[in-house]
Amino acid sequence: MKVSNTLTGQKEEFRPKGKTVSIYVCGVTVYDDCHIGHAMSYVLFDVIRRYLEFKGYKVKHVQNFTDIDDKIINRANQLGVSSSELAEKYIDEYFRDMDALNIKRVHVYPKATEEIPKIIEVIQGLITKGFAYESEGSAYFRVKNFPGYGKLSHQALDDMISRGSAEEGKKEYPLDFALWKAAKPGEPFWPSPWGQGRPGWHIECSAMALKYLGKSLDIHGGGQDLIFPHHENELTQSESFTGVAPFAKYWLHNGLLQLGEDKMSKSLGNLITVKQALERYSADAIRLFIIGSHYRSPLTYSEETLKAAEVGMERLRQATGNGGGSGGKDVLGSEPFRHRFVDSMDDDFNTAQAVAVLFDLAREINRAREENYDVTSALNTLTELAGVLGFTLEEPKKPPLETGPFIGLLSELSHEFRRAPRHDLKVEQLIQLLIETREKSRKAKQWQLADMVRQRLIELGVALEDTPKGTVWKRTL
RNA sequence: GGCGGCGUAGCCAAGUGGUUAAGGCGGGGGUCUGCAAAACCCCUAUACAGCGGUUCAACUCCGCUCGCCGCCUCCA
Repeated sequence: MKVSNTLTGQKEEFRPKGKTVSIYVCGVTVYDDCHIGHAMSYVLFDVIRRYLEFKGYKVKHVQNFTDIDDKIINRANQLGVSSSELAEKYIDEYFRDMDALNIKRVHVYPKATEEIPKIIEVIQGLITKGFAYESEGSAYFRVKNFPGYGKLSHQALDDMISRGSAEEGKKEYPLDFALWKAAKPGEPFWPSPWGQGRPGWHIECSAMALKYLGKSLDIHGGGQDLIFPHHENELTQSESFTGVAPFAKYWLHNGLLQLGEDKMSKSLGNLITVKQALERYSADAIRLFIIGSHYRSPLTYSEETLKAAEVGMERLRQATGNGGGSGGKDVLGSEPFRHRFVDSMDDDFNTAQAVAVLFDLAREINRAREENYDVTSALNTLTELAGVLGFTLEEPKKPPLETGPFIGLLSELSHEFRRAPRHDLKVEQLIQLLIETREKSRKAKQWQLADMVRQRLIELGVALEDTPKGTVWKRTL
């Protein structure tokens, strides 16, 4: 199995340090709803986690919540709530959205505000070792003391220097970054050896990763926008504190979601939230959209592509929804598909290729089923492999149908029903009655009436399909 | 300016130094059907931004040009 590693810039053989693969993924700053760009990252790492487990690895997956920072404070002030209330609300929303996308819960979700002692311990250690210094109640990392600074983002200090910010002269060197920020009046704070304040952004991830996964982890992930400065600084702090390198063996970064010309981001305000997307498309379709291209490439959001994903997903669902045809004349084997799937995923999680295998398998199943093969085991394989990519293959949930219109239609068609309309019937039973009514018309070759029933049902959100085994119905998209 | 990436059919998107350049959507034709729908079958890139170079052979390696994007400031 090979993975692309941002640290080395190479595709490398994946050799985890032990039996359990440790993964740390940077989570969200909780001050607003998640958008599809976030979904892209978390769907990806969900697939990676699922695939590693499929391969037989044990996985320990940690993802933080940044629940204290400037944006949270500002937003909370605007809304007149406390930072922690705001953070709690959006943590709940995060879980709602990601659960809806069928993203497995990771094993530990640490929060910055609950890890202050560990954070202070790390900062204290860095100061003791001379890697950091206190200045006016804040603490900064002394970048010049870490020779490898820039090794993740592949930048040389000299090239970055002109861009650093002086930050009111509190820093020794422009590129030094904050480990601890002194509290301004009215801001939430925690006590520390340097005074009241709160952790800087990067330090929380170091502290949590070290606490929950140890000094050296297997996979560290996040969006490409985190490479610099966040991950660079995180790496710098962690290796300085522990003296152990690498802090993370494999750094995996996903490309960013674009919306039209620009990347989707909170600061640009051009975003589609996960909730908005889920109103229009099934979770499976959204996942297919994300997974349909390579994770390191940027992806552009478009309704057209999402719709294509929805239609494609429907075909996959269809293939699994039509039964196994057991007792057939021969059995359809699926091993070649499984191998292709594994080969694809082994090559730096080539999900686009893995998805293609699913479609090929679905076609083969459909074909074989028509020829009366037993496709039970192939169906199991399809469902299993789809599951590795996090597809449920379930019908998208739709709001329940109202019985009223169906009762109305039945009354229109049936004298009997008009005389004694039965309101105790479930909508499924009503639809079944309508299908039977139409069946009578068809037998009598009253095509106009039969087609009218079909048309009216479509208007009510129910599509009929006349199969050799009888008429079946399903909800329209 | 520095670092990284991209440019493949109408759209999305894999991929390979040399047999037929995946897959999805869309489109066309057909089977089935009273008609539909669904499903299935067939077709839909002599071509991979442009120009050079390396090679027996490049879309795939190298160089350059053009175009696009991300990061270098908070951001998945």
